[in-house]
Amino acid sequence: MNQKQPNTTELPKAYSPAEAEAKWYKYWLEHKFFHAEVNKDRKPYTIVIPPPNITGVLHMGHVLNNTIQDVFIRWKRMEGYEACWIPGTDHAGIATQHVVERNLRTEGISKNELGREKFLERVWAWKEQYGRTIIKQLQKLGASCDWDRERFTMDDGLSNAVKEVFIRLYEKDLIYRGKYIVNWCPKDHTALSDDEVDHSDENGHLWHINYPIKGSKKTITVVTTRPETMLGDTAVAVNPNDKRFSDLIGKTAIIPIANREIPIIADEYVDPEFGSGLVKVTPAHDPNDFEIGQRHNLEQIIIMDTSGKMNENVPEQYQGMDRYTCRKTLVEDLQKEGFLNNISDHVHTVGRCYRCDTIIEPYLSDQWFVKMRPLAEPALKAVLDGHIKFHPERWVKTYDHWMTNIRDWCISRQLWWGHRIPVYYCDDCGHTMVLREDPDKCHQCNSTNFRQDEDVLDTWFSSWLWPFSTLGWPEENKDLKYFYPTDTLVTGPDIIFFWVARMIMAGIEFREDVPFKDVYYTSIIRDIEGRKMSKSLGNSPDPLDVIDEYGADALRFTILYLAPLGQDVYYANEKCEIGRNFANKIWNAGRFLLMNKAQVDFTAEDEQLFSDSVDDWIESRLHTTIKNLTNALDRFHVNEATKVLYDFIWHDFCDWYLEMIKHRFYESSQPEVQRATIARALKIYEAALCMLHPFMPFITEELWWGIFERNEGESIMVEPWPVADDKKINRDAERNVHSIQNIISAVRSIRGEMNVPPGKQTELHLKVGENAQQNMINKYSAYLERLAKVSKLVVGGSIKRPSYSASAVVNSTEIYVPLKDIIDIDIERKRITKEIERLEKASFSIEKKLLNEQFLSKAPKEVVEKEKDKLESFNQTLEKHRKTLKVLSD
RNA sequence: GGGCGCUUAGCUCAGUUGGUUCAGAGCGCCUGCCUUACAAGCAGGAGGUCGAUGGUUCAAAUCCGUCAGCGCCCA
Repeated sequence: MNQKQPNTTELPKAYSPAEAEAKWYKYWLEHKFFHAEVNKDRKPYTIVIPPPNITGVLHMGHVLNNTIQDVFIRWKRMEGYEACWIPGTDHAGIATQHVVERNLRTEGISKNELGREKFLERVWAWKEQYGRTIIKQLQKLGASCDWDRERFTMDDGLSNAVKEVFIRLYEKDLIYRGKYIVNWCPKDHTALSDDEVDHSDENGHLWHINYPIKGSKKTITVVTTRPETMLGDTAVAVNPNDKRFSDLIGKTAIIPIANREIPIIADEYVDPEFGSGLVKVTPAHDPNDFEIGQRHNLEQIIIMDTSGKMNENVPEQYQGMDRYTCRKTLVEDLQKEGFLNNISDHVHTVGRCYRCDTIIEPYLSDQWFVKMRPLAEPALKAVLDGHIKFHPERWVKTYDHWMTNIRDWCISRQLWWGHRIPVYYCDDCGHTMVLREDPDKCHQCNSTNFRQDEDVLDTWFSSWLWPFSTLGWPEENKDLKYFYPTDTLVTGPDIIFFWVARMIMAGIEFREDVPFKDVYYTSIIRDIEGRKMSKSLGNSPDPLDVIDEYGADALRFTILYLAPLGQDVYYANEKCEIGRNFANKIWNAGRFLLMNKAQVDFTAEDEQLFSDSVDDWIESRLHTTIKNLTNALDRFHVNEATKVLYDFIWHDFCDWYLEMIKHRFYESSQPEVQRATIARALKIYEAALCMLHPFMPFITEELWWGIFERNEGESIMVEPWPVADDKKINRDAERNVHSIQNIISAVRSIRGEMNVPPGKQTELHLKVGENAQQNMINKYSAYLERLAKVSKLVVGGSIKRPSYSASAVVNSTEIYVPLKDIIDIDIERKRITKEIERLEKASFSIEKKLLNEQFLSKAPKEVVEKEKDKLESFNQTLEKHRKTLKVLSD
């Protein structure tokens, strides 16, 4: 017995989301509707999720991003594709290590006390316990991911892929180790890639410091934003073209306090306009100075340890000081000794760690790098040639710019949590081995005295393989062959370099094919004041609270409705009323149909028994909607798609169609009309539910079962996607119904402005211009009578304006509503005058056009004809209004 | 400094290739309604020189130049 079939004639008055959401998600899982398998009879459609961090909790950005993916997946699934949405999580090196370290600290343990191995056990334990929080939250949202395929970047398979890629690139000479200035986070004790540093302008100072010249009484003044680095200076530089200082080149300067001698050199890099035109050069602590140092073979003196504390290379009194304490003390000392010339305010760019906000220290250290240029070239070409399309397209420019100026990628991180670099060093002979398996002895000297590189790889070094590592690569299996390349990637433009660009490179390098065909860049969600949502501002709503309050469907629909392609979204929870109200509307339309359905005995075929223009019109609107909706989705205009659906369901279907067919139920005594009407209305409603399903999966499933007879194992989510039929698009019906609608609106407007009591019916006299119009109106008089509250309808070609009537003109039809005792002649006169003024303005501008020789000779014939027709129509209408106004004024 | 984007009703935004009674929607506001699906609703109404300026064109919210304001990215 199938208990899910509707056994009542009524739905509850309001939809209760929580209950339906839990019920249907469970049902979908039980029936494996989300699961995809290699299926030769279907085309695959694949999306890989941007793997959220295991430390992550769902925020509004995820909601938007994943709802869009779910819309695409559910839509394609209904279109008959083997739709596969691969979910998973990212191990998030720094973030995860942070969290676990913090937990340890509350127990009074440091990670070093614990040791690497034990520490990693703790991280894994933490991951097991909390790592799927966000996955469970995504399920609340309704995400139809293939959970059987869930992956984690540290899974064996994916780790294997990482190792394989490292080795292949190393063997191709695309990975190298080198001393380099990296962005060093003294708090996290790791190097960061360029993209992991957030730059911003901050208020600081310029310190003007006097350096004595050796063998001279003279001093020179150098200008710096970071005085403490002078302890690591190995030169002073001037621009070779700067005549002021040409006599200094080749001389020797002495660093104050440290009393170390350094050469004065000439380098093009120096900007003579900046400061004094003399700069100190600290190759080990500044990227530009590093390059100068390379050019002039300068010594590189590292003056800090990995925590940003001054080391043994600085004078004793500063050793062990934090870099900023040292700055303060050093400046005081300079002042005391008379070396400080001046301090001025200065705004300069400061780089901060994107994880912990600590100011980055440029730091010379041994790191591993990937040579990017050979990888970037084909990846750029793939996008420029259109093998991968960006939506919106403008991001191509950003991508192009970055790829053209790409720099090598620093991939080593001084962390414990992550993929260990598969490199081994022999302590006896110094041999370096890059291996898939742990060695048992040195391959050169057979020593067993070797150690693995301490560092791990950047988390993105596993993420960039995600589109194929999740499918089992490097193993060539059937899943990989079938589902790769994936189809659509949905992600934020903020990680276009971190992730998108690198995935494209990896796909082409290791799979010889792009990883996806389309990239959809989502909006950034801001709060109602336009600020980015952030934890520290506390302006980031918890999506789960929103789901509790409004329902998952309401949240999904609202966020899509608010998010135009490529624009930021200003979000506030109250906006979810859009989605909630819409859900309520759909729900109640369903209630209405169900109530009437129970009164009528019918079959689906009964639709054939009766139809008129109103039915043809709604069919026409339906098929236009299917067309526009599918087209919007094809073009990745998800936001437009929601509007198309909203307008059709709310306005066409509920406001007009359901209102128009009510009289057939309430006033018609013809059973076949009722049977045809309910059959057709249900059919259209069902199509609307199907179209809406990818956007609002829960309520559509609930109604699909609540209103129609269904069997266990069925689901709206595997129903066929509606197909537009051009033959159903009916211009005549649309014209007729628009005509009727316009008349109804005109009468309602009169009633509103004249304050006709809502219950009161009025007569309606229509003077028509042509017979066809008269026949049409007569045929549809019942709609007019009901929706315009007409007690008596008089239609004819020679109708006279009844006295005490308000009037309007719709197309060529004159509308008179007799309102004896109600009409306010003043108001009526104002109404008509206003209308005349509007028409005169429009008419005047067309006349001007038509008097313009240029327009007549250069504009296309149709446009000119159209303008002439418009003018004709305006003038006729004007004439009618003027006549009326004259009568009113008499 | 280089690049990108935005500016349309009180607010948030649509407006596809220039021409449809092109100036629209939702929210908010005003008026009237608990009309047998829905007050989370229905009907009606007010409200904008489409940021400024110059140009292209028979015709510009729409295409181009300049400027202003706001925002983002890169250096």
